[in-house]
Amino acid sequence: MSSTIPRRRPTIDDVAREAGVSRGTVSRVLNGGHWVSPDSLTAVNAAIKKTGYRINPHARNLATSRANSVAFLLTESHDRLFEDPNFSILMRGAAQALEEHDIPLVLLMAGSEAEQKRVTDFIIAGHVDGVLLVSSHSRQHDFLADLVRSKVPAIACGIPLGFERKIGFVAADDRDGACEVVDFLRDQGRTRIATIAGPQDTSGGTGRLEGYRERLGELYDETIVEIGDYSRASGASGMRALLKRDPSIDAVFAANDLMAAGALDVLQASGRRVPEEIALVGFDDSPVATTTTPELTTMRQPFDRISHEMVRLLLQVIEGQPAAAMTLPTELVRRGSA
Amino acid sequence: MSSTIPRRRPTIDDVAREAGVSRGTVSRVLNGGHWVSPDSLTAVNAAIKKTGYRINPHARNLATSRANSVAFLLTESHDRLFEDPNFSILMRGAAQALEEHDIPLVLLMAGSEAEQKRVTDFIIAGHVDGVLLVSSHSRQHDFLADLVRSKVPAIACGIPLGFERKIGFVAADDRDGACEVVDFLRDQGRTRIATIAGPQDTSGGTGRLEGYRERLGELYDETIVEIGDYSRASGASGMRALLKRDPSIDAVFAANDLMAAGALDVLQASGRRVPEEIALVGFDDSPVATTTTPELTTMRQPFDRISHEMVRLLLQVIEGQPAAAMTLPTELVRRGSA
DNA sequence: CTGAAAGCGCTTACAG
DNA sequence: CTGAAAGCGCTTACAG
Repeated sequence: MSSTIPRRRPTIDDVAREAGVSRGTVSRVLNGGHWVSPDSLTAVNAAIKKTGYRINPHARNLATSRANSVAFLLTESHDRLFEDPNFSILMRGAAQALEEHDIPLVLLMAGSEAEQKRVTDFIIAGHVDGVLLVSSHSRQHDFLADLVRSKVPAIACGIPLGFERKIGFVAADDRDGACEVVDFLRDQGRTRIATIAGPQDTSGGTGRLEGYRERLGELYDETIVEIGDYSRASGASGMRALLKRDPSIDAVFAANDLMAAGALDVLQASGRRVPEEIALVGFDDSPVATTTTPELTTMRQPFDRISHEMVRLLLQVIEGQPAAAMTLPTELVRRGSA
Repeated sequence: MSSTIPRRRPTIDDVAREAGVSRGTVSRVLNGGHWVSPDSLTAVNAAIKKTGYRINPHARNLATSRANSVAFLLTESHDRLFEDPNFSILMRGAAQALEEHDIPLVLLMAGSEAEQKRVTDFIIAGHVDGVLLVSSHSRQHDFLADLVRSKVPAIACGIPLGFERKIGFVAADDRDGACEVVDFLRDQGRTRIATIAGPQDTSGGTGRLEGYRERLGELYDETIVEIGDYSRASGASGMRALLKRDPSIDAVFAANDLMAAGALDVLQASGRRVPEEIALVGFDDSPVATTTTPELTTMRQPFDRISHEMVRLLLQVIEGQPAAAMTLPTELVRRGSA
């Protein structure tokens, strides 16, 4: 095993020499082994093992003009990123789904406009083959327009308001989920159901509010509707406003668990018993839901499925297929708060 | 502006032609503009603008055999990832620091052994120039050994137990921070100070326990020491055990905020008043610290500095300098719990 | 099924 | 300061 050859990294040529074939043949076995004779296949595989060869991804990228990587693009303010575990959960799921295809996930954050410019350049430069778009408020219209113009494959999480036809997406059925929450609350005999809705430039925010409104029909009363920004703090202030405006409410639907947790804090500080006097339902089934006392009853979003489907759809778009849109059902998780 | 040339992406040759120079000169401009005459410089820059040229990263990577990207490697179980916002905070900080150098952050997760194998392969293949190592329990000894053997530049967050001399790192001064907590509590007149320590295969876990023990000296009593795993649940069960074993404790030092929050839940459920009857101090100053009632008094870890210094040190190692180690001071943040 | 050859788009000594 | 040329390590028609 002594060798006087300098210890450089083996290339495809070393493997070819070792296996006694041309480098084209080696390349073919590296890329699926089609149109390769059984003999060559074994020879090449043995040579790969013997030489310790590994594909040089840069060379391959240049030759195929593919990056073989995908970006997870967060266009959310930095604070919300850490407050809300949904992002990490989606990211984890996406990274896992991609791992099966040996595709690394590149994290891109574009909270500010300067960052958006930089990210656009980065994507246009061809650093990634596709983009997983997370949390696009519609105020980022220009940014999304740039993305669409660049023709980079992209799939959004939630409906990309204003780009429904241009960008594929995977969304939970927000509207239907909200309807179910209302039904659930009414079945319990609740008659005065308030809501703390999410940001209205977000599909989850509008969808859940629409479902709530639609299902309440005649009973819908905008004086017991508050709009939050999905943060715990906004849930608390929304709850305070609601309580002041109408002390008779006997149920609250918060558009996410974080706001529900904030609302719960206020409810308890004000001495209301949950769920006896006021029922509280959140949305997401995020980790916070089980840290409160009582734990939160909530509409579960299938985050794992969402991230996996996003990856699947993105890979399809990268392969050249037209972008698809997908809506996934939510599911009520009963716990202590309602 | 009419052109019959097919709309392919401009290369360095297009720029060279447009500027009337060789492509070597264009390349020099692209790489800092050294050894380029002012005239050429202007001509090239104009040509770049006119053609809309962008560097093809894949070609550059192949030519320089550099990936121009860095990995954020999480070797933590998936659950803890979302429960504990520290990881996201570090990741955000690292991504930001890297952005200034136009270096993308690649997210790598290696919770299971299978994942570790895959990640090792990925790194050895040369996909990234360096690795930011986050949360390495020492039970991942083999994995780290592989990493060291591969000679990939790496910087750890916290002291990489067992590899202190092999891998550079940035750590908070855990020991000193714990000492300060004890001092603070004793200055308040607390005489029976218990602790819920962190995992002992982690530098933060051992360092904070050592500081606590050292400062308590004669008073150190292992019957009021519980070991947790940094999760909220373990803080709660640790607190229950402590209370049962010694109802007379009047202060608790939890090795992180999440465990402190769990301990607080138990304390309040058992009717103890915090901080009147029992003082409670956490560690981290993470977002949870301000979601409890009372809010947590805690030792702040300078996560932003930590992530930025990690990036700085990693970049140095990538440049060929020897790996440095760095310890950053912590700071007490007084809030309601002590 | 296989090999020779061109090509992907840069960088970097080297000679001048 | 500049250009011509070699090289980075793959992939992919093409001809056989």
